Amino acid sequence: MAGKRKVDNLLALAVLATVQQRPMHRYEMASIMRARDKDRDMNVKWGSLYTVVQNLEKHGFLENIGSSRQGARPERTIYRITDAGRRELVDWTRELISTPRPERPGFVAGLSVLAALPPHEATDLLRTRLGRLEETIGSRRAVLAEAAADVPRLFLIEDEYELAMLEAEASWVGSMIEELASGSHPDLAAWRSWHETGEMPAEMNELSERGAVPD
Amino acid sequence: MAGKRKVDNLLALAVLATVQQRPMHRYEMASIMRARDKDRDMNVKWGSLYTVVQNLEKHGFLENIGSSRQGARPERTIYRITDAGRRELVDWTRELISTPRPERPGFVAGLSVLAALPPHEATDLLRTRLGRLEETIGSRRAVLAEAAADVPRLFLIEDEYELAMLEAEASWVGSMIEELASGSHPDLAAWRSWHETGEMPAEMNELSERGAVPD
DNA sequence: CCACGTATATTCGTAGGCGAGTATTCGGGA
DNA sequence: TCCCGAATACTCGCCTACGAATATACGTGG
Repeated sequence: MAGKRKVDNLLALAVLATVQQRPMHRYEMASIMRARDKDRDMNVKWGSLYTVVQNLEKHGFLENIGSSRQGARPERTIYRITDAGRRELVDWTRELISTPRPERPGFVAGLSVLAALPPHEATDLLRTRLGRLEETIGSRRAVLAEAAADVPRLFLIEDEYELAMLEAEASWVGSMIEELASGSHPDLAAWRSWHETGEMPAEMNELSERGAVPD
Repeated sequence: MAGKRKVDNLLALAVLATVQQRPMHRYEMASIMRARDKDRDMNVKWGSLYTVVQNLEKHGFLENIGSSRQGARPERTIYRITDAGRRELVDWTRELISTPRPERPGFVAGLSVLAALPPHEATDLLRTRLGRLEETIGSRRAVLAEAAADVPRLFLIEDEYELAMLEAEASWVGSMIEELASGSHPDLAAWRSWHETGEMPAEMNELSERGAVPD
């Protein structure tokens, strides 16, 4: 599951960072995170938020400091961060920043089985991806520029990073399309004939036996 | 959760791709995936593999075609991919390739709370990260070069992509370190004084109230 | 002034992920 | 020859994630 943290869910990191400012109740944490779109598209997962806060409390990173009631609304339980919680926040952040963890995005998984599709279709799909990436890059750039007007760059650093990565991906996808479209990719012929004839060419075939368990 | 696929776990994609070659039992799937390190460092998650195969069967993507016994070893249940399974494989691959899904790696989460650390420490941690990235890039490049000797590039495409992304990240991290070390980052002063005095500077403070729930 | 959509706040059930345990066989060194 | 550790093959069960349901209050257009 990526790690051995007592509460291992990045939502917990966001919660710690949020509640660090001042004690608050769970619904408010969610609103604040939403306002800063710490959640981005991911509409806050209510179930997870409540479980995560509960676990943070169980492990002593948050403490319940009573509850208040607003009219006849449901009671609001107020949580405060503890010293242990502050330490966890800092320590976790240190780890995330200092240590690249190999994460395998869906695209990598897709690429690893790309040969399941015929080459012309693969090329088309990559073109579609490129289009979408460019669209995203455009709108993210616009949002970032707008935010930069009243938010210090320090708080937009994740967006700068994500934008840089999107651009790098677009560039890689672009060059891959180019290789496939121009025919300069070395395995194109074998790949195409495999899909046309249904026969796995010899040079690819031997590979498919790797790791097989002897009978 | 990323999606509404019946079996939503990328391990299932790897399983489909593997068992597509020929019917096999679960342990063999694992060995093959390991040999191709579809799993990379992540030592195959046994629990998940068995659950995933079970779910694939439940949804008709795999079918049990009996079992064989080897000596007195536990019985091996053999699975075969179905037509629906083949369709799922292709369809899923199409989606993964054509549609960028916003995934938020741990590093992004870390960056989003970077201000929790004092600037000099942040800089140090980024340097550590850069060192590790470079190390990884070196060894990945070596592994890739070696593999290229007997594996067609088509089957190394995910590695090429990952390498490109690692390089892009290293480059971004490098330039961020440069901004922080040279003092050219605009928020450095406010950031530093905040950590030294414990006082949130005015220009940052107002932001911390965004999304607050009125009392 | 009433009806209805939206905001406030939280609980609960369930499916899935995965670590850890189990049982057997085989190879090889002392 | 005998023991030990690695490989083979799988099961079990806890814990987590999160969708969906619940219940009340508020604001506003008709």
